[in-house]
Amino acid sequence: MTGARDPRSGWVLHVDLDQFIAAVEVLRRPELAGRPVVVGGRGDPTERGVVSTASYEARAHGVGSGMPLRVAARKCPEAVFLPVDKPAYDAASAEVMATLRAVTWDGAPVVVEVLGWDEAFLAVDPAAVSDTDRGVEGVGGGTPTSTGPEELAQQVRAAVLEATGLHCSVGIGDNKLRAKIATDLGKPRGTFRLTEETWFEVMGDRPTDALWGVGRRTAKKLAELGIETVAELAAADAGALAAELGPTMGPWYRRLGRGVDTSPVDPTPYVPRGHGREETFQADLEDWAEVEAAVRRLARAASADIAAEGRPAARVGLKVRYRPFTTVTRSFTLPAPTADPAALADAAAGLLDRVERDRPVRLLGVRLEMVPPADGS
DNA sequence: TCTGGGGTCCTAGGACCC
DNA sequence: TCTGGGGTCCTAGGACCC
Repeated sequence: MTGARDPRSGWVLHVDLDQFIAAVEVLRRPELAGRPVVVGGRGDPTERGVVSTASYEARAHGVGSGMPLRVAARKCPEAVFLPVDKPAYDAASAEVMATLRAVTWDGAPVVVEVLGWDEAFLAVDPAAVSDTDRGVEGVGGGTPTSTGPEELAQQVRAAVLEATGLHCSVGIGDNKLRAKIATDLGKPRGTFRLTEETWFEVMGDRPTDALWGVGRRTAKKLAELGIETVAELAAADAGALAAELGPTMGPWYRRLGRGVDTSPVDPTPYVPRGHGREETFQADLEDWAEVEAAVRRLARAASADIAAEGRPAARVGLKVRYRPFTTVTRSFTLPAPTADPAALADAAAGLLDRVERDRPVRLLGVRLEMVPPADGS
């Protein structure tokens, strides 16, 4: 960094709550502290459903997110199983984010970009440091800056704990990608710094799916190209990646391998594009009258969700998952946007005419995509 | 290990238009 | 009548994330 540049402005912090959902449950039931806690589905481990979050005590038995509840119960029979309580996590999340937005860095406000219930990026507000950034203040002219990113991270963790009783970890990076990956390396209740200088030393030998944006499928595709590690991805032939993964995604993966990310921390409030409701049935549906009734019920629930946004739906989607696990989707653009629940239920039910009805149905889903919000509202 | 529910974004082919 | 080259919209599916 140059001498005139504000030393705060190159840093991104990524804040991630530790075992967030399980921690919220333990907060309101202190007797569960120290016990294996598994939150998922309706809290009944004999039902269809998966683990949303397991406490560290449950993870020690091999229980992890995404695992079927029945498997979790087999691995850890003594665990306490609890149902997912969305309103409770919404409330806890709002407290956390409010705490983060109140953070200041040597007096300068921060911008906060929320990523789901339990994660956020944080950076010094560029507007607050733009003068010193341009060197206008000159040496000694601005607010003396003494707090480094590690100290700020400690302040953030203390503030969140004080305000909510929840522990978190903080990743420090020179961009969002590196901060996000750093957080995992600091867990639990810790801080880790990952920058351009240390990127390959820390990440080079790790598998490609350690990157944020590379999942199981892409890692496998890359492995078929002889690319197993982050360092290999960074050094991969750009043309081959583009040919194999697409002109947009190929180069993007290569940038991921190098830890490159130029996206800013964006505090713009999240505006949903749509809302959907889906349900996996405890017993597969075989009666088509029941299937249609369920689609109409899901459509009405999704209609209520978009009504709360105050925007009509422009497009309706239907998802059908058959036994054993084959999924098809159908969708169509409405002749004119509407928020009328009866019309949307009819539209969703109408899509059923475009799928086969010869197999038991495991899951149904209805998704409504809204028109974009009007300008200036 | 029999696989939730809520989302987002990208790709690719066909329709359709100029 | 053997036939170009965009541009945009629609649709289905895939991949990823929390």
